[in-house]
Amino acid sequence: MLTLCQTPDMNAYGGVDLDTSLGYLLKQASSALRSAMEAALRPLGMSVTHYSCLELLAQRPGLSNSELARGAFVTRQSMNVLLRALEKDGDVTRPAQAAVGKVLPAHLTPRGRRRLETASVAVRGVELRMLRGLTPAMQSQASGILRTMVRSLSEED
Amino acid sequence: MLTLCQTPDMNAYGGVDLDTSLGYLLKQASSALRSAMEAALRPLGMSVTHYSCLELLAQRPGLSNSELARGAFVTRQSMNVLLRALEKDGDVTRPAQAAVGKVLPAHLTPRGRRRLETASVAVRGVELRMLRGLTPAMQSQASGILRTMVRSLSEED
DNA sequence: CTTGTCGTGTCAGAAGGCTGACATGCTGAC
DNA sequence: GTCAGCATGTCAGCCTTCTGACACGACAAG
Repeated sequence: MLTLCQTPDMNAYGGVDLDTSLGYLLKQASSALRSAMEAALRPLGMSVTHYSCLELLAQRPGLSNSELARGAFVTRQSMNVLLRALEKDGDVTRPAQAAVGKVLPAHLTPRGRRRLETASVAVRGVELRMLRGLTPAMQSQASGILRTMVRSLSEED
Repeated sequence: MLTLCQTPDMNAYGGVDLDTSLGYLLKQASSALRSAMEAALRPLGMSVTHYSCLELLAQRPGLSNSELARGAFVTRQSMNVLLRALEKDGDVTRPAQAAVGKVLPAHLTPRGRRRLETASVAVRGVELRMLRGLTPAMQSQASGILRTMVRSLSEED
């Protein structure tokens, strides 16, 4: 990896080795995936967070702003502006007032569902491309490993 | 995963399943790693991109702005403003004029090396925490799988 | 009942990254 | 030699996301 410079010229610095580091590799893979998704979604005038929000709402109707934010890995504030835009575009509906507490459950409109439909095939294409070259067994291993990493990182010690 | 809503309420939508999707899992792991690194680097007044740039320069002295950008997964423009700030802080040196072409090779100053040193132990701690629970064999598998994913995604077809 | 804590939605400001664009300097094809 | 293509550094503007802060409602402990 990192075929950037022809002269490794390793000095005595013993820091995190980028060529070996799983963290760096994870960042690289994530960056590649994000780029590919952005490229696939751009023709549809949709961003990745955009799509994530719609997909979340399709599978978990009635999610609140904060829940959507956690699911899309952004802050409540960011999701709030996105949700407002989606509402303005008519892809999402939220009650004007909370039935209970302050939570405003969001739902997809038929238009939002249609837009998600087209976006979903594009994203599925990217995911398929990412997974080709991986046997089902490898995919299963990757899933377990990533889950373990997430768990370890979210433990506070 | 995604313990956000107690009512799955699965409708007939057959899109990308977030609970199974390796892409979603990858994003989640990357997000967790980034958060942990930000938390570890914040006390040092350093951002992740900040640190990435320094680490890159320590292992590959003389990298140019564009090469650093590719290595840190940001655009040339973003790396340019960061590099300028690092130069102003005295962590990085760049020649005023290019020896050949327009490429300006960057180098760490002793001060930059010291700052990297402290940041590196913090980051190494995060990576160690991420990796605990993973056998060396699993780490090796993960490395191979992630590399395969990156390769598949960067192929244009 | 009161109080403290937590989660939520939202506003305002700031920081970081990105796209678009330009001039410059290599490199290879003709 | 010339010219097209490509990569680089840099400027300008925009957009997304983040941090900080506030008020409100739910909930449990006292």
